[in-house]
Amino acid sequence: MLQHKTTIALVDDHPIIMEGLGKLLSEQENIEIVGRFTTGKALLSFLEKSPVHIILLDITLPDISGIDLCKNIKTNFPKTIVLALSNHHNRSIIMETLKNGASGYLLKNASLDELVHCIEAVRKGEIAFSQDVRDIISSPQLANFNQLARLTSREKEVLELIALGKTTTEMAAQLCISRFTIESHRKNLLQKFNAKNVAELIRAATQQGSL
Amino acid sequence: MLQHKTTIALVDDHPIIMEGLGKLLSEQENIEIVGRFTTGKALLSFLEKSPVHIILLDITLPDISGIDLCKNIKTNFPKTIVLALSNHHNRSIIMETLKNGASGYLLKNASLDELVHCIEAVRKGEIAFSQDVRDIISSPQLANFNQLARLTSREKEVLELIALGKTTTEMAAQLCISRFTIESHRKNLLQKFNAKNVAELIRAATQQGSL
DNA sequence: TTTCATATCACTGAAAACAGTGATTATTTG
DNA sequence: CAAATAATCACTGTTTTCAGTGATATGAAA
Repeated sequence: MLQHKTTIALVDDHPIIMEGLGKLLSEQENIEIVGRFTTGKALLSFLEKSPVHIILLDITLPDISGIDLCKNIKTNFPKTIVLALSNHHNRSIIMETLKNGASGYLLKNASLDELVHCIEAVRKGEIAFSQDVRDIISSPQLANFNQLARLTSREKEVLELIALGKTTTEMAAQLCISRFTIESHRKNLLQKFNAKNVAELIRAATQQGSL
Repeated sequence: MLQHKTTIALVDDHPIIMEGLGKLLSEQENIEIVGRFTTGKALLSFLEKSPVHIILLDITLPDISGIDLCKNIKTNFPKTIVLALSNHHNRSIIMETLKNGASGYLLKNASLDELVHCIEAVRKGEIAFSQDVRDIISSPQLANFNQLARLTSREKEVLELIALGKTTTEMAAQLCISRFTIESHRKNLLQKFNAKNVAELIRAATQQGSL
């Protein structure tokens, strides 16, 4: 049976969680931790050489967004199973993660049992969630179809300046473009985040992790 | 030596972190985990009976704010050393925590070495921080004396409505008060958060945990 | 008891945001 | 190549915010 252990790679930038998780999972029979990475880059170059069964992936990483990383993994190593492990209890982020190929989503407040159970489930090809995540997904929740806003680089730039309290005129000066252009970006941002003023915008953006 | 082990209680609502942390620290000689709690309440009733040397305390808890809990611990069990362990890399929260009696502050992205080192340090009566926290504390950071804004209940109410995208007029209608009153609260909020418009306000409020 | 904090209300004028409409030019992608 | 996306610019008119400068009433704390 030893050669049939499930191999797992951990990706998280919190050493304590990583170590703790490693210790906990190592105690499980038929699980073997074969790699620990704090950046997406490091993981990808590892995967080139050594395939693994499951990747336990934190969504918040220093270099890449975990969501993008997930997509990347699934296009380059389609057989690899990605199980997201994150603090974001936001419906749209969960959905986006799944859309990009993750086989499951766990909140970091999941119990060890849930964790192990989910690992076993995804290993069998199932889709698995921790209880809290199931609740979020199945919540009637305003039936709002609220997708993750995908922003262009310019929009991100403007969004950040707005969050810093800059006015349209100030931004126009700083970016050396017309104030009308900034107004356009503003309008697009409001629309993408389905907000009717900056207050809602900033709130939505922070909640979705865009800020 | 066995009877001189440092006794530690863990308070965190993330089982994975808790378990992981427990495992990691148990491996250390002269450290003994004597309690694990997911709520402040549970910890306090435990302390009544069994004193511990050090409490590793998460600032974000389900029932009480870790900051308040810290204050509580220090008034009722002054000899107990509190070491904060949190995700908040916000200067004002760190300061507030220290002001309430914590002997140290660690970010959850601290390394195991840092963790152990800090535990040893606070055990000796020192004040200890992880590297990132030291950076934050000693950052010239605009020299802004940025304290945690203390809001009145009415201000909190207004702040939340602002965050929901309500306009001054809408809020006035909803709360059945004059729009001028709302404007007052608005002005006070901007001042307390040292913001010059709602964008900055919402951002500051979310960062400080007021939203 | 006298401050201090809170909550309330009032007005004005300037600045900023927002809605609505529309256009041009690259670049990317199916 | 055609279509979609991104980035740019332009104008108008309405609504909202914000700064500045007040006042009043109440209850709590020093």
